[in-house]
Amino acid sequence: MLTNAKLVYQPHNHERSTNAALNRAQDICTKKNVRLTSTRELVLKLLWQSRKPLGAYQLQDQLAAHLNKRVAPPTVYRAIEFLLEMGLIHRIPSLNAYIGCPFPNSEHSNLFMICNTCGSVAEVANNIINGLLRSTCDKIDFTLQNQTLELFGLCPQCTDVTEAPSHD
Amino acid sequence: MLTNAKLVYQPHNHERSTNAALNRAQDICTKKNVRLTSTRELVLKLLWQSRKPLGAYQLQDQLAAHLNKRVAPPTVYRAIEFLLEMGLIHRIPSLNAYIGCPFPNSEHSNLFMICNTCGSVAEVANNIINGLLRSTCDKIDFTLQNQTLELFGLCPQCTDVTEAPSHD
DNA sequence: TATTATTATGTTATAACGTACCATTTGATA
DNA sequence: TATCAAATGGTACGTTATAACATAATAATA
Repeated sequence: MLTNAKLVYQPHNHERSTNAALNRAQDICTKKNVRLTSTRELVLKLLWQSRKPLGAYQLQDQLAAHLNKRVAPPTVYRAIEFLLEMGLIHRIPSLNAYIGCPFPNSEHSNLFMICNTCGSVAEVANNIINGLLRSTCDKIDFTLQNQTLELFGLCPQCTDVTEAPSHD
Repeated sequence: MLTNAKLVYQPHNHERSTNAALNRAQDICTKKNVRLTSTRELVLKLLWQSRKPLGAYQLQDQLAAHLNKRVAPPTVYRAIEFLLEMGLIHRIPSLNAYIGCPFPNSEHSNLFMICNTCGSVAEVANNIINGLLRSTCDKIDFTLQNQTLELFGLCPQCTDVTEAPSHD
């Protein structure tokens, strides 16, 4: 099972993991012979720096702030489209928001665990679940092409808070 | 495994299954001591009559046509909200659209199979998958509350068309 | 059955998300 | 360095969803 749960839920060197992600992204783009232009890279960076998924208009604001100039929606959406195609980010439909993909090199299941309290999102790739989904589709002759699995609930930290409320 | 795949993919008496759904809905509302008002019931009926999920503004148009008067978005969204709360319909986030729930009395998994070609949506409730999802969440201490699983691909009919294209 | 509280609806305006279209610039290649 | 494809800039608009406030219908109770 592939997951970034630890990175999401536990303290870690965030800048370092962001840089690693940007390097991976550059490699992937070089291999695919496409350009990770400055706007595209900045959008990816902003998504990685954020601990939560960002909406397109949040990205617009942050982008404008970084570039010190007005940025129109299509600029953002074009970068998003590119990064989605390259498998470097995901869209989370129920949030209308985007998030960096922690394992862009692997085939994976797009299984997200979304905290209803703090908004954090962890991603999991589980081959057993994927196999089961595929066989379920086979049973009814549905040809599976891709998927988005969104699980809502409480992350470890918010679960603890709920179970043992502090009374300060 | 609970599924409405046959109803979705095969010819059947659509009016009859719609009426059955409306009766079930009435029962559920009576039991819960809430009101299935005419607007709410009409929205539910429209969703059942449609073979595909409908967006809020499609519902608005159809509602206006049926009632012969202007209908504003909040009217539609309020009916949708009510029906969602009662478990009578689902929202499919990636489509921004709504669909009648075929088994509103059961706990179920909100697993949708969405055809990329014809737009049909079948729903499946599979306890094995649900169990596996739950245990996956347990592993990383994520408290699962609810879920939306969207599988995209080709329904049986559209798969056949693709595999054996007709050349008329 | 009149009063009151609750629930539901009507209406306007606006927020949030996303795209079509056309003009311009940049980068790679011949 | 001319050419073509890829990328960007920018305006306008389409689509989805909600906030806020007024009114009406229903239910509960005196």
